[in-house]
Amino acid sequence: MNDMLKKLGLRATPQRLAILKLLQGNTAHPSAEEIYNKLKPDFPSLSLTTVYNTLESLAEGGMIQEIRIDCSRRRFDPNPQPHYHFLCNKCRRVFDLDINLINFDIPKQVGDFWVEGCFVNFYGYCMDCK
Amino acid sequence: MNDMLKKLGLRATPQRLAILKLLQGNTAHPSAEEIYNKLKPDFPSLSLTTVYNTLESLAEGGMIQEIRIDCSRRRFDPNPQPHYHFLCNKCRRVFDLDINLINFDIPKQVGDFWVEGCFVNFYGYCMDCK
DNA sequence: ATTAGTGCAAACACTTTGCACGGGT
DNA sequence: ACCCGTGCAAAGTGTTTGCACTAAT
Repeated sequence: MNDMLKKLGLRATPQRLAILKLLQGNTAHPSAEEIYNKLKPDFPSLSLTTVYNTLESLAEGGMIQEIRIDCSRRRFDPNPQPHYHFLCNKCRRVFDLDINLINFDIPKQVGDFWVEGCFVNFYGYCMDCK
Repeated sequence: MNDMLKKLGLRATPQRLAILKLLQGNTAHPSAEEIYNKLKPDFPSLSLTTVYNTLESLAEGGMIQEIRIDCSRRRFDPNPQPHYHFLCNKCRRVFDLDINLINFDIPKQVGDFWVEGCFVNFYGYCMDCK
């Protein structure tokens, strides 16, 4: 993890390492505040600002991705690969979806628009809420 | 428009009619605040609360749809049909996309999840910003 | 020594809530 | 007379900013 940060030109501070460690393999797509609350007990000096800064830097460096599925909060995913997400209408949790949408080619240009990418977000009810 | 409101069990107030009229054929996907600002000069007593209430009711009744593409603000579209949207990374405007994604079937169930629907949102740069 | 990074408090933008008043039905 | 709808002010939520201090290189 130390090397990852170095690669992005970021200093390896304890805060960043803690955030990275918590994110590692995490499939809960936590928000900044959730990360902060999880880390705060063991890291009393941590500030929300730092969590935001770190997530911003990591996302910018492509090490994590920001999920734009639940508009009420920014969510982050340690898996930088493009994949699909599912938002539960009831409990508001976000899950990874293990599907392939065949024949779904993203056009590079549509009319006058220069397309950089797209989000495909599913919603409904999760196993616990349906 | 009077009838539309009646059909939803909503009283035809001047505020609602003004909002409906402004929305009519509008492809700018305005936010509540944008609608409020447009209407305020000709309708000084209008309140933001009423704009929110009205948009909420109309969306609930299926007369308009809420667009979840720009997480920094709620946006509304008078076209209740499902269609694709494009968000410009620079000017933050939202456009309708006139494309059909063939062979894109939404699965009703994925793993343990009960899928109600999905959003497909494109982003990039618009004609003015690219 | 330099400068990136941190943490606090305050500011922010958008949205929601509580509530008294007013106007259709 | 009822009660839906309005508009104000205040509260709420998640995020961002300014800035002095701290610590990594």
